[in-house]
Amino acid sequence: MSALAKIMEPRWERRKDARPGELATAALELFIERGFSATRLDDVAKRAGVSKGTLYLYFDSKEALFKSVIEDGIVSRIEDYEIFMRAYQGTSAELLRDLVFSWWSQIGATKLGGIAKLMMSEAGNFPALAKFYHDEVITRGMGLFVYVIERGVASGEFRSVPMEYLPRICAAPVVMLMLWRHSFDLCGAKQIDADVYLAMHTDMLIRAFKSGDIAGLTATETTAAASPSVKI
Amino acid sequence: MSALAKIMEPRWERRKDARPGELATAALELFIERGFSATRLDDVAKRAGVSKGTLYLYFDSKEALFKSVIEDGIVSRIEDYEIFMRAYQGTSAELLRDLVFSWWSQIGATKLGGIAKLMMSEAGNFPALAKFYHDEVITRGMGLFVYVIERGVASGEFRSVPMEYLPRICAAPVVMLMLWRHSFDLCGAKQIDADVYLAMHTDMLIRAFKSGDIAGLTATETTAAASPSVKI
DNA sequence: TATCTTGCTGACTAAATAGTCATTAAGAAT
DNA sequence: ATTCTTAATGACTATTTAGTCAGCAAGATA
Repeated sequence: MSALAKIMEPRWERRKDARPGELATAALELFIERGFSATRLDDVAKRAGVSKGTLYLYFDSKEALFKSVIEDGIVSRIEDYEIFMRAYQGTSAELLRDLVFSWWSQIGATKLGGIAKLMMSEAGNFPALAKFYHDEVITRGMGLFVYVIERGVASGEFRSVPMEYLPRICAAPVVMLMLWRHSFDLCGAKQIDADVYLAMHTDMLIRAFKSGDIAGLTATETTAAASPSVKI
Repeated sequence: MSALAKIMEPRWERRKDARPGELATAALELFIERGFSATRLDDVAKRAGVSKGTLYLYFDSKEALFKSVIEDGIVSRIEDYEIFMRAYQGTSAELLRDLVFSWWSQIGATKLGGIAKLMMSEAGNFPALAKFYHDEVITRGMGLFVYVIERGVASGEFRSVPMEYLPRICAAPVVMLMLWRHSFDLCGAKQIDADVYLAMHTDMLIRAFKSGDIAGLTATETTAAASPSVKI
């Protein structure tokens, strides 16, 4: 670029439509990395390539920006999963693996994974928003695991299991991987190979679901029966 | 208390030895609940029953307080576990269950569980401290699971498994329970019954470790061999 | 080209909070 | 009882940062 052209180009552009999205993206990145309180609005504006005044043209306050960013991030893709899963033709073991891997690639590995860490960090400061996230994302996400497990039990592929906490246990390693990416990965910890890790995890689950009688397990696990609500 | 006694009792006491601990406890609670940036030193002092000036008699700065609180919280109990485990006489399945349950009762359910959430939230703002926590707590904690698994494989109780990520997968549901207690539990989410949850988790693990050949698992899991470093 | 509308700026204000220190009084020493 | 030492105070300062707004200029309109 010539010196003249540099002088001639406008100091700023009008981009009314693009600003909110760019500001929200910048804000989300910083909120995830630093948390709500430690994020400076000047930094958000700078990262979005505008001044702080512009930020306030599109968002009423720092808190409004935060809520907007979270709520936009929760454009639930869960319905898509529910439709996909109901149409699934393969075994439940295959469905479980598909669920875990596609959840990772479409949610865990994206900015949505960062939102999980952010909400967990800020739950104490934004209880109402955390409750909303809990009900709309976590509970519905768990529902996907409920579906797979009940499907497997109903078809006889999996043994009968109590459902109260199993979905959480299935999800925990995947959620931990998300959290890890946005915390200890940032400070030099060796990065986890997601494919290997998730393959290991799903194989452990499938083994546990397919195992027969094993001596020495607790009464809870061996006697309680699932009550399938899924019709295959 | 009579009006006279009330007038007579000192407005404050000298308690040089007790102050640092009381301040650190108050600070830790607030840091866990609100995060570092959102915690006000006036609130810390108030909760510890002193003025802000007193806080600065014992800690150089807010950041020094934070580091002190974390480092004190990392008085590693892991050595005790290592000794206990090496002397263990029962099966590896029993040892695994013992490890999970005693980890929960002695670490997860205490303030140390809160530190995990705090470090995860603040990893981006205190990378050096996060690295320290990672090396001293997380890596060594994983080592406990490495020990149990290798012990079970060496004795023939567990099948041979690749070790790279299995300890993380075993720990993930326990860690998630810790994080949950300090995040979504605070905003009305139904509290998890730790005993039932952990029993379910350990049973799943033991089933997976004891399972024989299962069709349809990935090559990684079925062919890779563990290289036990533990002598039983 | 001249005019108008409005997206954008950045210096500004107000409020919050980390950090200081001269003063006070608890309680030990004499 | 008197004196002395120092733990503790709380009003203070300096700094940071959320939030404002009068003016500027991009670029649409005529």
